[in-house]
Amino acid sequence: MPELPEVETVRRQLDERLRGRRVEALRIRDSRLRFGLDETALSRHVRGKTAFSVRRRAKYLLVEFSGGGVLLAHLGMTGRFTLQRRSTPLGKHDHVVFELDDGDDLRFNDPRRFGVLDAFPRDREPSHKLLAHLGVEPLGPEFSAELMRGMARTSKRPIKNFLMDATKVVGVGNIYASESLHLAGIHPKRLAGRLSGESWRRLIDRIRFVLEDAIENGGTTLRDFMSLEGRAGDYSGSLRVYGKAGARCGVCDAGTIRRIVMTGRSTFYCPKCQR
DNA sequence: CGGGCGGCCTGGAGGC
DNA sequence: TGCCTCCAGGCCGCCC
Repeated sequence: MPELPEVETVRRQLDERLRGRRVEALRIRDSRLRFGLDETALSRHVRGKTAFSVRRRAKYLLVEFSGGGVLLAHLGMTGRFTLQRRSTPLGKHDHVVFELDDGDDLRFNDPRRFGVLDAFPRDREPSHKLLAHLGVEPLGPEFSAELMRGMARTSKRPIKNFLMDATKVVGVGNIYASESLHLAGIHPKRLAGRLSGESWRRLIDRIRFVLEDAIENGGTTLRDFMSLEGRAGDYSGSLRVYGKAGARCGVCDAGTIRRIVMTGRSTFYCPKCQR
């Protein structure tokens, strides 16, 4: 379940490995991804082109190619990129294969096909359907207590739902929402519109801390996430509340972590120190 | 129009 | 061991 740290982990590896690599051939074995797959666009913007950088926006990876094209990729729930020798047998869920000029394959593998691949000219990026509505980057300079408090002012939603709304702030998914609220001492059901400036400052600080800490540790693997080299993320062992129902709270050392369901998502918090 | 939620998917886990 | 059900959750799109 890739959130921002997992996607950023993959971005860094892809950027290093793809820079200067030409895609000699493109093999689309299954185009039934979340929104289908525009084979024409992929061929036009990727095949025969050389990658020169990999960026990230929210949980989207954006590979820039010579010729002005951009490849957009979203890992969905179970998507992963792998790099292997061309002779390695294709896996059941290796849906798209990018044959690189160094003899390796970059493969997009996604058992559940919640992932997305698309390609378009760079000048269309700002208006792309999946990118246009996105909110601020949590690790960027615009992510401030003033901005968030302003956006939340009229909201009657619980803070956890607000945090997971990508039109407000991107990249914070189910795991890191619970983790950052826990460190900030804020109950997930507190109404977003009721948070003080001080609470927002604290929460924003904890969100940044948790995301950066997770990136440094290669992300979190609960089940599916794998880096480019097929390594699981090390941050799983650092989770403080997610999946820890019944455990002693590591912050107050008094409460017992509780699991509740909010809008269909498992939510973990300490009833003692999160108010 | 903000926001809740259905649906897309498959594999793994747990129950019997 | 085998089948059946449930659950995981990002996020668009529908609908209230």
